[in-house]
Amino acid sequence: MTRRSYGQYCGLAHALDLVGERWTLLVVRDLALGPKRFSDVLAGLPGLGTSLLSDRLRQLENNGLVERALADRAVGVVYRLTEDGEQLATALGPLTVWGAAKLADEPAPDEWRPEWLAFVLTSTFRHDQAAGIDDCYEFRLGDANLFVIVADGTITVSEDKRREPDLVATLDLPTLAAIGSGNMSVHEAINSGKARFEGDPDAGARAMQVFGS
Amino acid sequence: MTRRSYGQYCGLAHALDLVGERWTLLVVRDLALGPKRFSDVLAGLPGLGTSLLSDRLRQLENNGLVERALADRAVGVVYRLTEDGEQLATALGPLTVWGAAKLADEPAPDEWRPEWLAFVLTSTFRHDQAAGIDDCYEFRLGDANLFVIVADGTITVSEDKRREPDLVATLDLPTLAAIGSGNMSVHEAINSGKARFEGDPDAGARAMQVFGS
DNA sequence: CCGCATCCGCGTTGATACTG
DNA sequence: CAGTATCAACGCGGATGCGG
Repeated sequence: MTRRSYGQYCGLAHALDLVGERWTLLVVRDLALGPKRFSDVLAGLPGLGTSLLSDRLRQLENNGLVERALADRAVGVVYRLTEDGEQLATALGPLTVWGAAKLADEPAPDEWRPEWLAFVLTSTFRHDQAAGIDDCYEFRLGDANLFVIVADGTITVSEDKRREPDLVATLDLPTLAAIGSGNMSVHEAINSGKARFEGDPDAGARAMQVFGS
Repeated sequence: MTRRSYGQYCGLAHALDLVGERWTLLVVRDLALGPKRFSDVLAGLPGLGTSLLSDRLRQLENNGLVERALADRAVGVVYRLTEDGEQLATALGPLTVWGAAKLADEPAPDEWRPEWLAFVLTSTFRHDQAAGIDDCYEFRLGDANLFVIVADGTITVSEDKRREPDLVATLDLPTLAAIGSGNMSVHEAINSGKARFEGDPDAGARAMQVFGS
């Protein structure tokens, strides 16, 4: 009887039985942005050891949330979410947005990575508002950049400039967290000087549409 | 530097820093159904010790998610969610529904409590569809009953019969989990004999409206 | 170097006993 | 009823080692 379970016939308790252990949901979050190899997941989660990541990935695999796949361009395997895993990632959206709202009260930390903010962008993304939109938005956060590509009703977030952006937003971390969580509107951010938007004004309107501000 | 933190500037990581420890989210779930005293929360969470519950409640209080209040009818205090705590509980809805969908694959356990299913009902409840509806639905699950009262766009779940039900549904746990998670439609459940609905047909239609099947 | 297992020290948790 | 105190057992983080 190792592997503790709450043993309650409840949706939340069962979800936590499956993915409630330390690091597990952050692994899901990272894989939600795209398939990754073992060492890339590890690098994105400071403090997590190789043994534990190995355990977590196996649990996720056994529960049908993650699968191994052959890497595209190189040897080795990558881990990627299954359909069930994608649904889990989607279900984490509101919790992520809630956390981002609390986060916005706090100052930016010493160390951070742009990918950590990518997930909240996908969480506030409204699939139903994105039909027919085909844009690229660049977010400039200090010396790091995030490129958000909206196409075919889907969102992709990347640190690489795969496409010329239609809109460039310059802001700091707490402001992005506040906007992403709905705590602050884009208008407020611009008027208070906390954010600057440049580029196609129509693209700006479309961005506000799909991100629901 | 006790009290482990992920230390990532990410909505999900921050949410888990605040409420990601063992038992914490289940305490929030239980309080989401209404204010409770220490011993009632404890009784609803087998396996949780008094020390840990004490710790968790203090953490939730320090984070502004729970507050102590004077009990209505008796001496002593009750714990109840703050506005922030309510928002957290709402944000747990999709995760709860996801877990309920996975739960529906499994057989009903030996021991269970009706309140454990109450939360998934509130999670699938659509506030925006409930305007003008004033109903009571009874769910019969073996020898336990759940009474759902929909009024003024809000939902209340209770084990006590506070009101004459307009609709009585008889089904088993996995079926309720499957319906609650959207895995099974009410029509399917009825046609396959897994659920039986009796009472006002109009109330049945309204129930399906607010629970989104 | 990548993926993973094994071992160890320590913080967290679970269970019981005890107190206001 | 509402906790605190105590302690054993477990989970986690870090380091090391081993086979591709």
